[in-house]
Amino acid sequence: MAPTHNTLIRQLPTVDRQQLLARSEPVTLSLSQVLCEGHSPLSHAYFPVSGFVSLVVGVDEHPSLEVGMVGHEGMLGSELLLSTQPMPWRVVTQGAGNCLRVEAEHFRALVAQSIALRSVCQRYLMVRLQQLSRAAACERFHTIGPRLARWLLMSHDRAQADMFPVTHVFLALMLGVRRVGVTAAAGALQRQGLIAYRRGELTVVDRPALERAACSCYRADCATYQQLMPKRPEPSRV
Amino acid sequence: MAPTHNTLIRQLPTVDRQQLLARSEPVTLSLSQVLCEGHSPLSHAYFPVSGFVSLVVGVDEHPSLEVGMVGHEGMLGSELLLSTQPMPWRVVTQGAGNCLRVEAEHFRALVAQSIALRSVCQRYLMVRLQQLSRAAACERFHTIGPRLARWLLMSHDRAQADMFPVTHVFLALMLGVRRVGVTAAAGALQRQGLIAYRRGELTVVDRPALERAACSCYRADCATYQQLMPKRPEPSRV
DNA sequence: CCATTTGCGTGCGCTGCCCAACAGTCAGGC
DNA sequence: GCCTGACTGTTGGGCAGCGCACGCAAATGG
Repeated sequence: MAPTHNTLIRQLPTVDRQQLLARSEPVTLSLSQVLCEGHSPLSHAYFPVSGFVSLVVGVDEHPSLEVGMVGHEGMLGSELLLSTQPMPWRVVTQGAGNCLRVEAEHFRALVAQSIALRSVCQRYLMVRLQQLSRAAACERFHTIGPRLARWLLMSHDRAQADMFPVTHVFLALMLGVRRVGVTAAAGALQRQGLIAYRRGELTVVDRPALERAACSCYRADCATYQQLMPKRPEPSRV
Repeated sequence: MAPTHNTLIRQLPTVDRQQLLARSEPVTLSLSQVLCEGHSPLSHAYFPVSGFVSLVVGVDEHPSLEVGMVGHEGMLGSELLLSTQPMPWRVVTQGAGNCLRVEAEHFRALVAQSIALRSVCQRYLMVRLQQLSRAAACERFHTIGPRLARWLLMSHDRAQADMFPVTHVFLALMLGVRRVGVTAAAGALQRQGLIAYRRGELTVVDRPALERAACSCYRADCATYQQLMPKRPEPSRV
């Protein structure tokens, strides 16, 4: 998988891209690896290529709720532009694969040099703001079924495969609901023939129908991304 | 009310502050005035002095849900650093009062010149990211009562008065719940003697108890702000 | 091969909130 | 004084999701 398979890196002019690549190292993301504990600083900027990660927050006794996802369409660490302070999220790899990473201080230096890199990071931060805002409303108003469908679509986009490993318990953690709630919602999706699963291996069967089953937030997030990252408009795999 | 009553402006070195003030104009915020429609660009950066505003998102048929609040402790428009694109929120003034504003392009120019201003805006953006992330979890896990208490505390901090105008309908819109739910929760707070209200005029009676009644998100947001904006540590009025 | 672990399915009672409708109360205008 | 509009309070039915607990089936590993 070429390093330039990351959409943001591909957007850079050749010179800027090569400067970034010169400072970067390839890393393998293994499942459930923690890239950043919540409320601790981020050591590197990450540009996923084939792997992808979840941004997770916890409050009180509730350990986790996903508020964002980063795959080859994005990056982790655009926040390094803003502050040296801790990140708002725990970052967990949710799909194993490869990525590039750049040490935080090197990354800040690169951003200071490259207008293009800075612009990409800034626009991507705006995407993050938009998606976080929408996530809050989604948590408030949407029910498990549509949210589950949305989550599956987001993973499907980033996993670059129709089948990916995921358990009901894990889904429950991401969506901030009980496992039984996931069992019920996933069962419904399976009965309708949109997905299939088998002991931790989930397969997307009918993606268009899944898009219809998802809450509006999926489409809205895609639209936001396209608007702000016009050079490579498609986070969807369609 | 002196313009430097805004915490962020006060953090600036004298020279940078004066350059900012030279480009700024005083504006009066009247109740329910809309500073920015959702999904449209922001024309100015705003630094509230005595007024304060709410950041509101809507999805589908649900018209509004508050995901942030800005008063004299913050600013609206740090997002102008990131992109010329539309804002994620509708911005509505929630407390009448004064503020300073700077035309968006002037503001970008000032940010390009002043390291201090840039740093303040960047750190404040990080606060925004933190608070948005927490808001998502709060929507998911916390019930009306604690969320209402939290909202009242946030308004209390920014209104700089124990009494401020607010109706149950308005609270319902901000919290994304029905008015009936607000009536029940507010009634409980009143019976316990934490607040009093009378036809659209709400009074905070026992602030310490209100802090105990609020969900953990209030304290957490304050802590985040203090950590990232250390020069003026206190968004709380205590 | 059997025991253990891991993942999936089900049932039951409860609560927080939703939807809809209606009744009471205060303020200001004519 | 009376009417109207804005605000607050109440009631009743319904549902999504929660907590808890149990049962089963597939994989794993001596």
